[in-house]
Amino acid sequence: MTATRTHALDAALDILRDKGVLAVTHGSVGKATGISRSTLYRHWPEVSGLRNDAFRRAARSSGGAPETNGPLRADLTWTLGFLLTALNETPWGQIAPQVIAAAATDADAREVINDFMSDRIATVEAIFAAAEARGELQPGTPVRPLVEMAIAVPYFRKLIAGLPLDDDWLASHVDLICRLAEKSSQG
Amino acid sequence: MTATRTHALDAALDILRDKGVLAVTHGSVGKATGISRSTLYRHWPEVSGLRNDAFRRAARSSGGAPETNGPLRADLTWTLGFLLTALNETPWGQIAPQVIAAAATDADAREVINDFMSDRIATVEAIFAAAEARGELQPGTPVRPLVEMAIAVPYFRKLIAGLPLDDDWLASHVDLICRLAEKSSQG
DNA sequence: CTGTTACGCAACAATTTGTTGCATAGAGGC
DNA sequence: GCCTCTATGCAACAAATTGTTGCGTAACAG
Repeated sequence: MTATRTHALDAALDILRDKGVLAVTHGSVGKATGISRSTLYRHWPEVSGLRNDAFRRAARSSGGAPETNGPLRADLTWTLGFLLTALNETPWGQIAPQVIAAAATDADAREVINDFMSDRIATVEAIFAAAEARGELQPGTPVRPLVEMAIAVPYFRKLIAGLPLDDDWLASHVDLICRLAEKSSQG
Repeated sequence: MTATRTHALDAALDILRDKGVLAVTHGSVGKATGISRSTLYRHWPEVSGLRNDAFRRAARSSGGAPETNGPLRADLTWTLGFLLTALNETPWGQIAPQVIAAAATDADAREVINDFMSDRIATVEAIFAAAEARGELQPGTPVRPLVEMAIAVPYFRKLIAGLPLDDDWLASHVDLICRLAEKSSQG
């Protein structure tokens, strides 16, 4: 990744956040960075490539997987806290809606978000699997629905409903998920 | 609402679905409908107005509130089934991501989605309140988190994760929500 | 019949988009 | 030092798009 490319993509992310996908063009990025349009066209012949590279850059900005060593409640609090931070404080949280919208008409954008969500789902799924291995859950408990609930609600609140995500909310959310996990185990 | 306006907005919705917000302009709508650009500019001096009116039209397309008379499981199945249909088969499901993305930079779009989600949340909240009034839930059960879970997961699956929503999935989802409601009541 | 309203058409300037040819600066090999 | 290759900037250009305006006309209500 050359300096020119990173410079361009950083600017693209700023534009994406402030004005939307709509505003990310060779022209606007050139104006913001001082890079000439011809250079930008050489790097990204199509504007969708430029946008999608910016998407990928933002997706990477939201960080990696935390350590998991139990108990379930602690692991969930840590991972979902991580998700909250990503949504609240990294570029990803601010441009995710744009990626989602682009995914409706652009296969590359769809791939970006699919890769990203697969990672997140796998991370949380591993946490439940570890809890089951430790005997915190009944063997055979279907964890996939629990995983989706754990992740879906913060995304829904932040991106769709426009509701805040804070630590108090996180605590009660984790509480609910844990109770549901126990219930699923017992029922 | 004149014939010209509805005609224009219908075309705008088609373009929105097929090509994204990006593609909805006075020019593209004019080409699609045969309506002259000057007329479209008279109706919507700014392109955001045109887009937002299309958003509102789609939001209305997803229909109204169902009857609720218990038991909780039946009401949830009915309402969430309604939501599934809306997401799978009406314009709303197809353009909601675009509205969400637009909401990040456009106050009008934010209002459209806020109004829409408030309605949906209130509908499901009323179902839980009725269940509580019938004695199906412990008095004082905090229903808001349950409501958000009930709605968030289908939205997450459809819009964000790109996963399917079918009747089998709905049944297990309702099942989980109901068990959680009981658990919340008891615990 | 007359005034009003909504619409289409044509023309226009300004901007944006995509492309190209040419010049230059820097890195690395000989 | 000299050469070559690559990345970049600059300027110019055609084409398409955007936003605006003036004019003519058809429909409709009074």
